[in-house]
Amino acid sequence: MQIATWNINGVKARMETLLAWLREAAPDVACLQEIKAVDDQFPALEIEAAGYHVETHGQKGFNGVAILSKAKPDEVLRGLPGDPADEQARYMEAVFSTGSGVVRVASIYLPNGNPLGTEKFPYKLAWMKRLQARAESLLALEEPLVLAGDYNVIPEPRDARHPEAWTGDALAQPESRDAFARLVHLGLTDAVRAVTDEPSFTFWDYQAGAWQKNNGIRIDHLLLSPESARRLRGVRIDSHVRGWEKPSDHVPVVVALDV
DNA sequence: ATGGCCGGCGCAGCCGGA
Repeated sequence: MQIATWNINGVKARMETLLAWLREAAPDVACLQEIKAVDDQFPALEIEAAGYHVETHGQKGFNGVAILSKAKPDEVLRGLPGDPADEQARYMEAVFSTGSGVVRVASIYLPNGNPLGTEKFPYKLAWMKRLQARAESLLALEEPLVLAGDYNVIPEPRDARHPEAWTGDALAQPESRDAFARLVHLGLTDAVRAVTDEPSFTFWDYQAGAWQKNNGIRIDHLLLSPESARRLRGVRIDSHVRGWEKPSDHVPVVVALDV
């Protein structure tokens, strides 16, 4: 079973790229972030014609997440629990039945947190605290679980081509890194780091020729519960998609699980 | 050497992103 995460930076502007990648990669589940559309605007018919079931949690203009899947999920949850006043669409879960039991998948669009010194950074940290609580609850279920998404955290200096350029950025603050580390230390496995120690980037800015210079960062992560880490077959970053026409600034990251 | 973008909204630039 292939499970992918991809911040597509606007689903309406990215349909050709999205359909081409779905045809090429044929993931079983694709978690999307930054769909930048309300549910009614999501081009569901075209995705369904490509063989995918569509579940969305959208919002006008920005944010928004979706989960596309070959099989219809048994259950869907929209919104990160823990703050009823939070109206930003950044989190959803879907539960799938497989031959060997259920697999739970979350599509996460963690707040960016920039600029520092504004209310955005505390919002990021508070959101991470809520994610921590959700992860604790889900780990207690002892199910195969994949927390997939754009975490907007550069976990370590080696996850940036130019780490010194990010020292004043919310993505690399000690508080952001500590919160990410606390999440992992609950017993989750960072899938990419489970298979390689090499620099592995998932985002290249549109500006300043970042892609051409490989000036990238690793901020899109798939965190696996022990039950899914045990079934990990492989991990892949589809970096070539960054070189396509009309690319997102992020690329898909894919895990293969033995289920 | 420096600086370089993009999508949404809505029809001009501004907001938000990372």
